[in-house]
Amino acid sequence: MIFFFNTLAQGMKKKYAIKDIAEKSGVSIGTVDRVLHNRGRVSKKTVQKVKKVLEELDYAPNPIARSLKSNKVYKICTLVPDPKKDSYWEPCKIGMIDTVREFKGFDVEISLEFFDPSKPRSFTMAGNKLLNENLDALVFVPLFDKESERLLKKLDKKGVFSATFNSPPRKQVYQHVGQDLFLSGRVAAKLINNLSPVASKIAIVHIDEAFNNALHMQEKENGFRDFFCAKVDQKDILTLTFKTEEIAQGLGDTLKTHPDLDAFFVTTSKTFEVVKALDKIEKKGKIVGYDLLPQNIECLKKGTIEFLIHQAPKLQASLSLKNIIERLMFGKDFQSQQLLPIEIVNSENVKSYI
Amino acid sequence: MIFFFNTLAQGMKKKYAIKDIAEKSGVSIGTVDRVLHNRGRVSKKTVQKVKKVLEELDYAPNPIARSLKSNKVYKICTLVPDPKKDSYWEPCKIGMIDTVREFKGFDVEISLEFFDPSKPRSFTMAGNKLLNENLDALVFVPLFDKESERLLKKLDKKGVFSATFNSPPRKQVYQHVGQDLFLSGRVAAKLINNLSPVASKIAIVHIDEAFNNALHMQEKENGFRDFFCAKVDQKDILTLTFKTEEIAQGLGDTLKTHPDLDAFFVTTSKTFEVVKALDKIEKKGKIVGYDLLPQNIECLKKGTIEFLIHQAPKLQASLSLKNIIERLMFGKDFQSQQLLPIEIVNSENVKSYI
DNA sequence: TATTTTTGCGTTATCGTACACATTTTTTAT
DNA sequence: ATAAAAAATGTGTACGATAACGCAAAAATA
Repeated sequence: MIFFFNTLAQGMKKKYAIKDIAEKSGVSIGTVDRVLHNRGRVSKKTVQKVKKVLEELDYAPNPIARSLKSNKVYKICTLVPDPKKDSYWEPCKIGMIDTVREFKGFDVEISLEFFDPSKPRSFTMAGNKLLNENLDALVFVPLFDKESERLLKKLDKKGVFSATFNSPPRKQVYQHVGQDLFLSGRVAAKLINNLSPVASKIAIVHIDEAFNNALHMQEKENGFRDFFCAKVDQKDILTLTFKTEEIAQGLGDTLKTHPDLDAFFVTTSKTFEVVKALDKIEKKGKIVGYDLLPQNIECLKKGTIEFLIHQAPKLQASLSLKNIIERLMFGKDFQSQQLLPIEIVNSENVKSYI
Repeated sequence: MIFFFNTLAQGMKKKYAIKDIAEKSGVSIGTVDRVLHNRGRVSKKTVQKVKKVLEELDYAPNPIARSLKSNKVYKICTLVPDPKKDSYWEPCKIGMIDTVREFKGFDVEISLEFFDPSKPRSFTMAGNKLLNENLDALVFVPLFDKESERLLKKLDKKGVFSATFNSPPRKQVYQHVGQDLFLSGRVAAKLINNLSPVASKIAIVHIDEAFNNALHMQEKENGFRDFFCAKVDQKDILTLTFKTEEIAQGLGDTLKTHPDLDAFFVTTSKTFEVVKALDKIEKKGKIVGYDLLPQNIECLKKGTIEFLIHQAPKLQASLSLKNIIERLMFGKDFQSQQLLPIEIVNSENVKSYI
């Protein structure tokens, strides 16, 4: 009942080094190296001979030795929204710092740069500055569409690796870590449907302060409506867009014309603001929202929010940084699109997240 | 608004090598190395001198160079239940294989060994065999209490690293990856409470074929009852224990005396068997269970299971193996107890898990 | 005092890769 | 045929940590 398996080719075969390849093909290690890296200066006949042996022995260069020799200190920067401006980004910063710590001792030098999530210009300016810093890689949140695309183009021209996460990028990057937002809308819909199967009226609430992120929220709405399309009259699903300070007023007005409104899907991490607003106008309703902000968690525990969907900003951040580091240092390969599971959080399992 | 941070001590300081330490303290690298490893043969005066410089420059050996020099091929084995006997363990095997692939090219040689989850003896025998294989580390599932503890003791004596996952170990090991089972019971309770707030009667269903795993399931039950302790008369929560082939019969009998039974918490991955049984005796009920087996997923999509709690066997497996490898190869440190979040899965977000 | 033992410390080879430089072989031009 | 140029290949060293080896000086023993 044993199943043998190892990192070498079949079974217990010796692990081959360049030296072995050289011996077996009757040339020097220098020649093998030139073949390996296509550095020319080798006759066609020899190239063939060496390549054949390479294949036969299933040679793979030792990433450890390579990284030691290169002795390059990789410069990586992360560009993410400032948690001071929007606390949603706090875990993201923590994820970055954790990863930096994890790679202490390795030849990477990582700096964290922040931009104001309400000011596209602050993103562009930071990005431009970083372009002149001879980075090997930049990991960033493509919060603003046009600006991000411009940055990506410039990075590409300079040969800087780029990785994005959280907001979906328009253009192909080396790697993107994120979530399926449409599906995440459907998940919210299913949860609300569970809570009150004979739904009266439901509101999708967008809280949009900076007029960015619009696509993000639209995708969620599409998913949400998609779930209900066969089950409920679409007219019974309202779409409301408020700025934070307008929520109470806006909800109050809406409830006057739709008194049977009793379920809310809030598409941003500001879910707790809707709780506050409802409380202010003394109404009740089932709420499903996003993200494990401290304020949201409190509402969850109190029972004023039923479910939160966890977008795992910390995991997304650390994963995208880690991938880039391992790619640079060890040549590890990753799929360019990595969709993380959509995690449902209630008052109980929230404890396992903190 | 820049926040600088790197892997070195404060700021941009040069990265020091053994050579630098030697120069700065006026001795040879050999001496420094002896100090570093307490290999003796250095005068007390010199030790002090070198240690001071070491501390001043915040020296940390380069893990890459170290691993290159040692050139040791680490032998690691995993000992997990055979997926052929219980398909719950299929993802666990996949997680192992994924991790092996990830470390192809590195100096680790990993073999996978399986035991029959219904036969403690098969676990013990496999364990004993592995003890004679000069392993550097063993990663295993401590399914059986006494047998696992015995194995742990022997491993410890031999100086073999051990890591466990999935089932909670009795004794301290180097590392354990798992879930909080008590909390996971509470999560299930909350979900059922959501589905039918005015609960009539609820059954906790244990499906226990091999008479192992008893603690596992008991913890879940405790958590479940704990959640309801203030809300519901404990007498309205039944505990039922069946073998697979008895489920239909047993449930039928129970429903005769408790016709108002309409919610079921199944504490194992065999949740779909309860669905089958209920179908057979033509009863309906809300079901919450465990694990993303193909059969369970199908029920989830059909709506015959409301929620599944995901124990992430694949992640647990790959994480524990990965941790051990990185510990052996790079000296990375990990917390000895790693509790993974308890993930709630419904018909929608299940798509993001597969 | 002579001899052995111990202690303290420096030198050097090694791991596998990469690349500059030296050397040999082949080709081309005279 | 011979010199020069070009192409092909070999050699040596560095990267950083480790540990065996060796040599001197100091300490212990005869």
